[in-house]
Amino acid sequence: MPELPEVEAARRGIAAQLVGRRLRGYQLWLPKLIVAEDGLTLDQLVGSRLGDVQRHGKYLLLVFEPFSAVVHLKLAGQLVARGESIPGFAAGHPVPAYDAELPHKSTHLRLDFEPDARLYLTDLRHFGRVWLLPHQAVPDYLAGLKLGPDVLSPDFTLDLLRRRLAGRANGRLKPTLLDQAVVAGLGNIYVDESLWQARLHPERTVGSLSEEELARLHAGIQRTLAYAVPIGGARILHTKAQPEPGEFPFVHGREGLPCPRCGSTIVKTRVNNRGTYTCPTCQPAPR
DNA sequence: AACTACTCCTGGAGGC
DNA sequence: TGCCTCCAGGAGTAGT
Repeated sequence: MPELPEVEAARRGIAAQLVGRRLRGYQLWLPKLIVAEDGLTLDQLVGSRLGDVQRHGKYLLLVFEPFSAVVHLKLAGQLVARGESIPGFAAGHPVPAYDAELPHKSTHLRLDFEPDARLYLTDLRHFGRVWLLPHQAVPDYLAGLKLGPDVLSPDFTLDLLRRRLAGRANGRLKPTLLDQAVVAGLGNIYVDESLWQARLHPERTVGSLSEEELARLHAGIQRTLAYAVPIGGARILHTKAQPEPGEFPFVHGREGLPCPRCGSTIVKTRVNNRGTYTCPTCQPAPR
């Protein structure tokens, strides 16, 4: 997804509006969306209750009574819930628009919960997947993903970040932070925002950071999440406009516009072949 | 360890 | 309107 804030928005929406409800049925338009082991099928979930929803980095875990489903929205997945009996929510990639009529040509799965709640999974790039797993297989599956600590966890302290970066002194900041095995949850946008917050260039090496800079990096990640998570993320892209007064400043997607902090012109480069936005003044390039 | 290239796909945006 | 190119919020694999 969509990165941590968007996945967390989905988790919260599902937890508040769908957990505890029984699945009445479903419609699947893109069969390859579902990856099942041991002969599991969505048919076997019909009539069972959604017992819990969890998030691990950018992975979502739906715990039904018979077995579980792991959801990853990859680059362009979106989850939208609607129904007369629920307020509804939308999370994930904001294109197509959250309020688009559903289903549409990029809608691949609809889960029908009692009495009338519908959860739509949309993914215009077809990269997202839903894995069906027996309950007992879930711990091994999650362990196999080798995810680092979740950046939203209270355990994600400065000291933990320091330990996660240990041994990666030669790695550049952006690729290292994008590696979900180091820390889980950050993606291309929120890494850019965190590094801008911390006034660190994405191509600085981990080992070049002073203790003070490391603390800034940790604080920058925290500050970015503290803004993005409550609003469900997704808002800080697809706008070229300058931030409104009082709005959280951001740089991703704002090439050629003034840095919200110093007014220098935001530049776009490529780091690891990912579009990367920085302020040349606030984030001085290494040598 | 760390980097690059390539892969899975479609559609939105912008140039002409 | 159409055609073209570029680009994209992830992550696995293979090769150097």
